[in-house]
Amino acid sequence: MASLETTVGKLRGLGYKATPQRLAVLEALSAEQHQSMEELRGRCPGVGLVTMYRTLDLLCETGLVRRLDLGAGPRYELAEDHHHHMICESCGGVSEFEECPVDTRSLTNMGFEVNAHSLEVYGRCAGCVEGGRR
Amino acid sequence: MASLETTVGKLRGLGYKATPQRLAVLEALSAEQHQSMEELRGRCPGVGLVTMYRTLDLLCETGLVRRLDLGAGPRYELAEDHHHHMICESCGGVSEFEECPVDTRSLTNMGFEVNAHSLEVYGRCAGCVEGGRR
DNA sequence: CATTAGATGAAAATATTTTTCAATTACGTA
DNA sequence: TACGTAATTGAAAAATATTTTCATCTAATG
Repeated sequence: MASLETTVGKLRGLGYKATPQRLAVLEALSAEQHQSMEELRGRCPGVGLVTMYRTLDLLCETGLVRRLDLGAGPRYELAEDHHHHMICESCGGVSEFEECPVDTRSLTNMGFEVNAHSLEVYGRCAGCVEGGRR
Repeated sequence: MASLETTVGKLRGLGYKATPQRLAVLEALSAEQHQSMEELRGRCPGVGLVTMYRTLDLLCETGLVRRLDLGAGPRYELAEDHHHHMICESCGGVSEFEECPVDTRSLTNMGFEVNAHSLEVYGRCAGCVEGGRR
């Protein structure tokens, strides 16, 4: 996992200022995966709501953060470590997996320049399958 | 592409009524991929806003419809035909591709029961690459 | 350390989504 | 076909979520 300094460096490189608020948001993001605005706010007590929105927008636009739809409003996470999500439709649990089962070569062959991708898999987690939960 | 009757049949099978409003929403969904609430509303003049929300929620819960986050608020599309999205970060265009570059066997091996998945690829479309647009 | 473009925060304005509840309707059963 | 009933709908109101505005502040440069 790249350090936050690296991420901040990228921001600076793009001409944005490294304000305490932005650092706080990045810090908050690094605490846990796919957090909601509310959760992030809880970790950034000193940052105004408007700034939260603006900062997350900025981070998403610059590609440093991903905005996800896992079913209950937007969630955010650092883009730096590549992983995907398994969403259990029985218990609602979300877990990550590292191994990337996506091969984008066919898209590259079509002339599309691939920068990133986002994959969500829906189904039933091992626990729910074993427990027979529907 | 499966007919709407098939989709309606599934709804009925789950114990839900096939109301004119639900049919209208399904009809609207079948007109185009990844539409916003606003677009769908435009295609369902007779359906109340609340019913739109409720119907789309229901369709998503039952897996007949997918809710997507392509960057500017929720979008909806019929789940019946499997495809993925390429989002161009230069021109903002969204296009679909059919060929599925995802192999979920590794997840199955982990005990996860895979029902569906959603993949979005970000980058630059062929047009923007050729045109040198950033 | 002065300058200044960029960033922030509070309040207000909008937009979006959910709740409530009375009225209506799809559909199985008689 | 008519009936009964639980499911569904719509309108209004309430609750949430997001964006805009604008005066003030500050990070970064020289």
